[in-house]
Amino acid sequence: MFISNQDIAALLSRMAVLLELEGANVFRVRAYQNAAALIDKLPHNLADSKQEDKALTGLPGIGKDLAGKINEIIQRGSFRQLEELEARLPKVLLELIKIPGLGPKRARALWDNLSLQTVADLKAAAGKGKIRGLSGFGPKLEEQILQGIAFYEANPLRTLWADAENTAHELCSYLKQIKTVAQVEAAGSFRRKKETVGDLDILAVCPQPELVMQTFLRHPHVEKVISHGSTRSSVILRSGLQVDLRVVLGKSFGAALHYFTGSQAHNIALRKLAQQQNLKLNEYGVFRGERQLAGKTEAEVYQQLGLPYIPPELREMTGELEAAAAGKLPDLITLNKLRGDLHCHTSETDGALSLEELALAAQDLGYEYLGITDHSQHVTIAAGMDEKRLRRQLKAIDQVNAKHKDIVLLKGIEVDIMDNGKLDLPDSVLKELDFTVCSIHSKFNLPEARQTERILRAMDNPLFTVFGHPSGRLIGTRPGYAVNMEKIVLGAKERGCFLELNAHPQRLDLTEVYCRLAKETGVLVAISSDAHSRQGLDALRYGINQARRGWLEARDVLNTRPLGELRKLFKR
DNA sequence: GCCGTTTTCGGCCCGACTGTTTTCAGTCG
Repeated sequence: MFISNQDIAALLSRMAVLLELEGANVFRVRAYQNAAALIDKLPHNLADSKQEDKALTGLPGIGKDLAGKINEIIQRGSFRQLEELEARLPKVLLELIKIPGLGPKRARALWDNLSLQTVADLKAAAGKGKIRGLSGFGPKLEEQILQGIAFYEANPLRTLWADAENTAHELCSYLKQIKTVAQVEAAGSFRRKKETVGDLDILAVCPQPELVMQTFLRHPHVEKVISHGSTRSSVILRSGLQVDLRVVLGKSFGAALHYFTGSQAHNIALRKLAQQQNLKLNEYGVFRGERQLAGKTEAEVYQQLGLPYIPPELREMTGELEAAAAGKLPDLITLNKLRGDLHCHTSETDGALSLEELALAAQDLGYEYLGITDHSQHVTIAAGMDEKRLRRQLKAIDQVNAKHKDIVLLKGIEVDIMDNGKLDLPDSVLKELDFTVCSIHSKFNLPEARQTERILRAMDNPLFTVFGHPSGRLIGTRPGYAVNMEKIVLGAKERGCFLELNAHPQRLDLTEVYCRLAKETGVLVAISSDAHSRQGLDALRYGINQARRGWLEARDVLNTRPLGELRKLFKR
């Protein structure tokens, strides 16, 4: 039985939910939540290296008790208390708390009083007016529950960051039109550049909060107002996305931006840090007693607490506070540090642009080089190239390179890794290329050990340069194949290969956890667009978002290197 | 359930908004 860190995290997280439903101490619940969040982000598989309790209790927030439970999960896939709790509590409660407006207390009260089996039962009860009579409930809550169920049934998925960005820009520029609005910024997980966002948090500075609120609620995309106060309102847009707006005064902007950006765990830790210094941190500022010491800017807030500014992408409680205190925060990579792109497709296979059109587009973007990597023959659905067509393309590349001196096209290919670990084209032709991107497009369902072995065998070939979209996942659509990424990162280090961070907004493949592991291991990451069109080239900035969340600096990234150095690195 | 340069017990971040209440609990972020 293979237990991933994500499996362990999911079980601990489930325990937290069940304990909440039981009315357990909130701090006990939080202990499970914290442990789950921590383990979810660990790069090393806990199940792989047989963990002594001692090693586990070395992790912050994991004591003797949790260590024991984690070991039990690793050994047998679950733990006794969880199973007992699951047996005791009905499954429907777990569904009920997914309905907005229903937390553990209300869910429990409804279940106790209405003998519910399903969410549909609750809907029926609400429809018949059976909820309003219950103690603590009234007609408005009954209506709220009905609407919550409708929202629950619509089952809105988390929104891709790239999609949320459009909405964020639209709403921010809309609010900026108000003359007295000095600043508007989208905060939350959006500002932390998470792969997906659950809702959008927008912060505005204005001395007339009511005016901002009224304008916001009148936006044509607002479908429903959930709450509306003098400094804070929540709405649901027609797209299904929830947006929270908060209005503050300029002197609190930094503190509010910090609070609204999160993550929640980072906020909690920082507020604790403030307490230790006899200070109070809230969304209005840093205070000693009644006196505000900081709050206008985020930098000021951190400074008051004795820390350097921590970029939003790092605020996930994965060591950023320790790094900040030690003056060891990374100098995160920015888009302008990239000198080129190492993964794109032309109309020779499934791209939209010809070789020359793509070259000109890259030249317009100011790139020094562009790696041409069309598909290999095995990907028939994308019209993958055989040896003959590839050789023809190489000649075409020579011609474009001769004609356009401001951009260098690199000869590459996205070559399939076959299920036996061989590459899809013979070495004799791959040898003529500058580099290869080697990817998996078939046999996703091999067991972990075989999938990992397949990739390592492929990497044994000295013509293997970059491992393309390493997990194969599509966010929200398809999980990745089972692969031991630790072994892959190590394997790449030993063989002189590189890992791709595929920047397509639905891939973002490597995850931040393995970006960081690659960095620590000393494996360079190629941030590549996988463009199939002119617009596709712009995806690099999404890759930069992800790379920053993975603590990557310019020196950790392959395509920040000038062409000459790049060519040397390609030679293994 | 975790944790400790005041602590091995008694704390654990802090505030806005809503609805049901007559002063506060629940939810959310």
